[in-house]
Amino acid sequence: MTRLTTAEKILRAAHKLFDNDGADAVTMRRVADAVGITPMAIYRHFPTRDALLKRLSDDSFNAVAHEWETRRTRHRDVLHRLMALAEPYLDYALAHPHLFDHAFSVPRDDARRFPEDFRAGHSPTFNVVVHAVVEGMDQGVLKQDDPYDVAMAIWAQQHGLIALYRAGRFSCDEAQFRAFYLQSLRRLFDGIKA
Amino acid sequence: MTRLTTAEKILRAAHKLFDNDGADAVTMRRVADAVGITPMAIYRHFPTRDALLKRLSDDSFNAVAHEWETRRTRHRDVLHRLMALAEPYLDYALAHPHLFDHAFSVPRDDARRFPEDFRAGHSPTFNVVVHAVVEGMDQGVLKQDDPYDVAMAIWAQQHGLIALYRAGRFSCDEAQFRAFYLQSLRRLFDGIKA
DNA sequence: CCATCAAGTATACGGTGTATACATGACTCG
DNA sequence: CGAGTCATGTATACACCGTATACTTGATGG
Repeated sequence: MTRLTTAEKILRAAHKLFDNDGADAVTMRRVADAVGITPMAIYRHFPTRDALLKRLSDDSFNAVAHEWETRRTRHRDVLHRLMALAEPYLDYALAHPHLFDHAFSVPRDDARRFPEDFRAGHSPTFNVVVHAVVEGMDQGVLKQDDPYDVAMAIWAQQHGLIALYRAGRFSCDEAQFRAFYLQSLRRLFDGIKA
Repeated sequence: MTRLTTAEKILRAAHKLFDNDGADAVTMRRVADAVGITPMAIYRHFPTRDALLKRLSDDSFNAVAHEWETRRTRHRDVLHRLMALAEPYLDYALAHPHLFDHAFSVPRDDARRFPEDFRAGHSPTFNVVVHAVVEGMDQGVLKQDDPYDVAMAIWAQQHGLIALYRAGRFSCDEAQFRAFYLQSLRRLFDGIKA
């Protein structure tokens, strides 16, 4: 049982509330109660509630990014690798839906923006996908095209399905949704035209 | 200048606040001020604030659905028709981003859910896309596949791009985003594999 | 004429984020 | 040792929120 600083206790308590019941459940008073301090004490460690939430969603973002990086080199076959890269995103969305929403479905001032930030290589996570796409084009497995545009289309397919799932537009369970998610990605690969 | 009932005045004032500054800006006190009544008077016409917001988002949903229906029969060519069907969704998202968010990116108890509600034909809007897809498959323009799954993949591609745009992940202007949106849809049609 | 009832008002309660002022205890330095 | 400094916490208060409750008012119809 390592000693925790107050800031860490605040983060853990807030994370738990956020993960269980979403951003609205993260009130200064509830977090303070969970830590055992008064609400105003939180302000010694975080300037505003938004800053606290932002820190939580940064941590979430980094957790996905880290998992993404670890899958960077697996699967020499490009198509398999792209499919494998699609999984951590879904995994995180299913495991931590509220945190996912805040990390990827809400405007954040420091978010990389398409196209220039991505083309400039500022997004470590996007780079991984782009690299796989470029390699696929070089190998002749993928059509010649703008790799950044293609990577964005892949991301959009993933994000769209998850966003609709999060918005309650799917009735099926997680396993069935996962299958549909991967199948839809394959449709993007293969096209739907005859 | 037609006479408006109080309920209509409330809806218009709330709509304006929602459209301009999002759901959070729609407070009972602000709406009441705009109408010229006290906050509690709103409760004579809407049981709760959520019911008022739901009504606004229902109206938004119906506006999109109506526009969607009008494009049902245009473009005998199936691929052109599917592209045309993609536009009202984007049009509404760009014209009324906050209302779009509430109508399509938030859980609603009466939302049709994939797959059974859509397969049962309960969604007039989704039906239009499915019909085009079925026709495309019959004509041999589209691959033989499950038309509902394919329609869902199309919707996800559209929704994903718009959700990422709404989340501030694009730096380009509306015209450029529109071009990218349509181009990405074409990638789904054609596939990205060589 | 008076009862009824829809529509609106006034007030209050518990919730929120947070500004402001104060307390306390540890640490440093003369 | 004693005094000042500073990080860390508390206590109180304010403006805002949704809305429960009780009251007022004006029109309508028997």
